[in-house]
Amino acid sequence: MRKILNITKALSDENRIRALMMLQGGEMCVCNIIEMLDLAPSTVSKHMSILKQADLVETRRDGKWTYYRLSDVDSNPAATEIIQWLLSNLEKDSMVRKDKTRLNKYKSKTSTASCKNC
Amino acid sequence: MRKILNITKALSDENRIRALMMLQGGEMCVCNIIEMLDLAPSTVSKHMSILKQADLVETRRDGKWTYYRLSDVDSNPAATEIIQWLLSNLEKDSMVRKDKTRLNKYKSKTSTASCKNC
DNA sequence: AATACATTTCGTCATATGGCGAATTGACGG
DNA sequence: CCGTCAATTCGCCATATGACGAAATGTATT
Repeated sequence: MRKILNITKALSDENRIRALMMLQGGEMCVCNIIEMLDLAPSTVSKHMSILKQADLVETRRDGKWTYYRLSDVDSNPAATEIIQWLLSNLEKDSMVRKDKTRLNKYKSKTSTASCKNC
Repeated sequence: MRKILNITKALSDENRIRALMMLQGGEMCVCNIIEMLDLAPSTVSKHMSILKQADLVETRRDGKWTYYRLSDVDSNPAATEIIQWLLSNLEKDSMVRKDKTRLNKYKSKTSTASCKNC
């Protein structure tokens, strides 16, 4: 029950859902998530730690930067299922679509090797 | 997004999840849910109204009694999907199992025609 | 080792949420 | 038209949550 509540509580905030939907396009550096959500770094860090606590995302460190990505299917089936549910029910959502467009523009301006935006 | 957030927020409380899982066994009178959750009537009423707001449950009035049931598949596919997800991930949960056992004992003591427990 | 930068942790504040009891509403049955 | 009972709404309180800035941490780079 605790595990499920961790997931549903993690999903009960709009900014965290937006972050998850953006991660559909691949891993992101924290600084990019901060810019996309337009929130204070400390706030975004907290959000991401809640998503991580719920096993919805995983992290990778590269030098000064931390990258977040959606959790592996194998590592957490329940998480993958519910993210799929979110995706199918939010693909037409205006905010999610705007985020996606904005994110693509953002990505095209930068190399993918490491975070050049920070 | 609002619709999805209504659902995830509704599911971010243990007692509401317990109520939903109990409704898997069929509709229930509010007074039975109150007894099962062991909370004040006003509290349970609030919980059920949140689940209803999220379109996760529907109501039926019969005289003085109000019965709650899981929403129809057709009326709300998203709700049905997520309830299915909950069910498959909580079927082994100790609290949910205890509730189910207790609920069955409860039901066997009473007629199903109308609420005889109140 | 000292500085610079990305991220996290901590402390604080305003608001949201979950709980209860009291008061209200709605539906019988006298 | 009352009294009764189920359920809901309302008002209140304690705790949880989301936001921020300041301070701490970790990782290059000089």
